[in-house]
Amino acid sequence: MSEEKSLNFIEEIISQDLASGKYASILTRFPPEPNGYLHIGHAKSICLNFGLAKHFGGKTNLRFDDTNPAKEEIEYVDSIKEDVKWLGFEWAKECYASDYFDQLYLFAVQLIEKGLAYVDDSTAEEIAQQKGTPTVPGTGNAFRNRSIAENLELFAGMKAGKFADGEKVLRAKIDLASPNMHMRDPLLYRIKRAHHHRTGDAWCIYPMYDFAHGQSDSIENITHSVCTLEFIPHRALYDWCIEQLGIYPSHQYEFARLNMTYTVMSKRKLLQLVQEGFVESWDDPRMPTISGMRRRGYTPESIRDFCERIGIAKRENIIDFSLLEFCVREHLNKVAMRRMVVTNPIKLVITNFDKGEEILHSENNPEDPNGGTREVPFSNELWIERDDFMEEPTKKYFRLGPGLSVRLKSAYIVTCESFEKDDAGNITTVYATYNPQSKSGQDTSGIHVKGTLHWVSAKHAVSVLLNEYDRLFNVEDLSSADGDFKDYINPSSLNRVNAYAEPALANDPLDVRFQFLRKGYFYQDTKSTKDKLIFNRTVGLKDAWAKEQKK
RNA sequence: UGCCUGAUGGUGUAACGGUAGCACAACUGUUUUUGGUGCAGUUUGUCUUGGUUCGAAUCCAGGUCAGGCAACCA
Repeated sequence: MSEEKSLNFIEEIISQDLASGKYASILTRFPPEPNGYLHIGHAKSICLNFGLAKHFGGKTNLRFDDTNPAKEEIEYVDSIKEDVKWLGFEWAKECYASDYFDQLYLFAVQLIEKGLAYVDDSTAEEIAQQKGTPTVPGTGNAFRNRSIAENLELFAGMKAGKFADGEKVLRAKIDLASPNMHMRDPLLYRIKRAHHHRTGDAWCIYPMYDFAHGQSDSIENITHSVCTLEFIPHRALYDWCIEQLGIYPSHQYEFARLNMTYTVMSKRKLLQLVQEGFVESWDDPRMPTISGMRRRGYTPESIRDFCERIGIAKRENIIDFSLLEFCVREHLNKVAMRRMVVTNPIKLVITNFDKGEEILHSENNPEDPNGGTREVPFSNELWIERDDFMEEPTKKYFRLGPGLSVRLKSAYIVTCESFEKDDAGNITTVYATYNPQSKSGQDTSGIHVKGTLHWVSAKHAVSVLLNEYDRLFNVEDLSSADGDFKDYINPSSLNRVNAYAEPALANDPLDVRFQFLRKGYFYQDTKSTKDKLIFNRTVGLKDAWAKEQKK
């Protein structure tokens, strides 16, 4: 086990920090704001933060960045915890920025006492205007020169609820001419009368991200605070706060967020998809949310494998959706139970089979020698796929056609004798004879056929509903597509089809992963019941024949 | 027209001055009671111009392109 896997740039930094003795052990954190559901982009961050700790023998905190009560809800807190656990990670401590509100308030007072923060009565518009632009320095205002005593009194007044929402803010006094806009006297506290999901109505002032995040890291003694690229300009302020307060020096490092082809990754856009009814819910199996992917049948293993394979770097990226599909196929191929399901049926009558019915056995998983077998009833009337019969077969067609023979999976070799059509010219029934010497596992017929078909005995068939999903959008790169992203929604991202399934399926436990032979991987939907079985297609099988036909 | 990031096959990601490798995708062939899986193989790449060096994807300088930064959001 000495695979020399190269380290990503963050692992590189950590291993140097550990080697130099800068830290004895590391502590990371995953810090979501509980204002929505987690998606595959968060999974990248989760796997990174928890993975870093695991790799270097450290720990990871789960911290909710709950400093904006207007957007946050307990429902999201619960879903985030569920998703992180489902992905297979355990956090050392469950923390909340709101747990530090008292401490953060004291930090702000300290800054005021050092003459490094002031209360500003300006409106949001005035402040924005006074900040200047990236190329024009900002200008100060009279409030910037308030005395320490006055600032102390006013800030206490803000906390005590003496002022209306938006009437005053606390600002850091740094540099209005800084080339970094975030250093132009950033806001530290705002007055906002909103009910907080944890602190209730105890506070009417709340710290801004920049005054909460770094200090929360510091309070928890986070060694490596990893976030995405857009926070790079915030780092100067992150460091400034820690330095002025003289507290534990956590450090921030940034990596590029995940983008994927054929989907969107922003909470805002995902929320729109839900609210405007393009999908059913946050856990709609078409959504790139963790809950949606779970419902669709993705496994935690496959998602972790995906996050491992995409790597960590600082350049913008867009990952092929096919990599995710590869990861889930690779895992499911090893663990999925094989079953036979027919979606677009035509009848296959075995004219010389007069035993009524016969119980056959079929392996649950050819990849797993210990996977066992299941019973599959065979009879003289079967359902097979319409696509598996061709009236006038082409040269490379290995399936059924007049005079052609195929193997019925785990059963017999049959030869097509004739067929029937309805008035519209559609094939309705195919007649065939079977070779009794060709029984699966004890074949003495000496016949060799190229094709093997899946099938379901008609009188034993169980009705099921299949949700066949396709990509949510029909352009690869949504970020470079003109106009509204909703214009590119794939109108046929969901195809519901009724199907006939072999009877074993009705008795399988709820959380079993399936491969419906020659169709794809399926997982029972959360809305599935004993009376109405519903399966979601996680991903299709690779289909060399479909490719061949396109040529 | 300021500051900050970044630029390696179609897509990702390595190579830390010394053979541009790996994965996905694509394409061949082979095996197969899933046109699945497995196995073998093929194709495709260092943004640009100079410089340093025996030697540059890597170091230096200029340019080009892409992304980010001016919410009482995180």
